[in-house]
Amino acid sequence: MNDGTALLDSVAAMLRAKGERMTAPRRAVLTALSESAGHLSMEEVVAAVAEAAPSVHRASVYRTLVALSDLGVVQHVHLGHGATAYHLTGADGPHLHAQCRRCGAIQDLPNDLLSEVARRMDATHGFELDATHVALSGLCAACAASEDDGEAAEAITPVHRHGHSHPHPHSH
Amino acid sequence: MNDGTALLDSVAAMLRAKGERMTAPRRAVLTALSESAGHLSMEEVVAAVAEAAPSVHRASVYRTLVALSDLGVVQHVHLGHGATAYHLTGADGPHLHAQCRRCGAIQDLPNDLLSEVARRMDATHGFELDATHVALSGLCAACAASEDDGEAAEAITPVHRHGHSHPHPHSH
DNA sequence: GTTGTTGCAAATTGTTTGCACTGGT
DNA sequence: ACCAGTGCAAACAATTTGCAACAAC
Repeated sequence: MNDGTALLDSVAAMLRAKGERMTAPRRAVLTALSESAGHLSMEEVVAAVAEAAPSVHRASVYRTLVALSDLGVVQHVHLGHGATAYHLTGADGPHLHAQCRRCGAIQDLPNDLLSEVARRMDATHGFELDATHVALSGLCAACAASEDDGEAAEAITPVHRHGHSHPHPHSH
Repeated sequence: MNDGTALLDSVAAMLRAKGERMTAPRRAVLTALSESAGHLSMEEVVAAVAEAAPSVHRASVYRTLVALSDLGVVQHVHLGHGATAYHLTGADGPHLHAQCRRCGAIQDLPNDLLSEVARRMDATHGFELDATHVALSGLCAACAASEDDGEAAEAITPVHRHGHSHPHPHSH
């Protein structure tokens, strides 16, 4: 999306600083995340990498995501149903995520949305909330509307407002 | 915890009303959840059932949790890292959950904690928040304190304040 | 040249499913 | 007696790991 080369170069520098290396699989993963500009599931990263660099093995994508997470370049968000989404850290700064339980779309939210709640939880329970690593769950506007219309939207094609997919069979 | 017999009887009635049956595995799962009075992972339910009723097969626990979920008697909460916790529905009424990312303890929270946020999300984004199905993440009081003391708590033995365990190796 | 990383295949872990049989009603 | 539900084993899916070959530095 942005200049991908700058990203690759800066990450390469960070890697070298830790005695690690910039390799083809890592470039491919970074490029995939950068181009999507959104939140990708593991499977989606694997798919994107497979398309751009077929020789890169699945296992390398797993290992790369771990390595880049350790570096701090990549972060993950836990979605409902055990799914996890990955995205570049730098992108838009820290923000919250909300996922529609029906269509799976992920929506970004300002990260001060829960600051008042966080303050209250800290005050009353001593719990230090970190809301960015888990997506809030609910119904997006579109799905809420169609649900009001008498459940008729049961079989609509999922809308991937943020380039996301979660073909989970269960109904929660 | 409460009178387990009343629970079993009422669920038996609900099952029969749907043409389904009360069986030994279902009794075992209900009893396990009832006695723990907290949130159990799949593995913990399997373990508890295995202890009380060794003849009950693992697969039946899976199927039973699905059946009881369909009945509405059991609910699940999605925790970070893909884990899922199960609990009886009736217990304390709807409530939110917060999980400590370090020790894994789950804390119940009043379910109106996010009502103001939910109102705002609905107003500004049309998103209908349902906060009870996903646990908020953060640091509990104990772990937050030890982290302030210079990271020294890195290797403490996990405290299961709520009868919970999550032996995840990753550091997030 | 050294050694971090990869591709691959096998091992592991967690969950689901087909089927004959058991047990609740 | 009927048939929902079970135990079991095999299928399946997702992720991890051991290791020899490779390539970034």
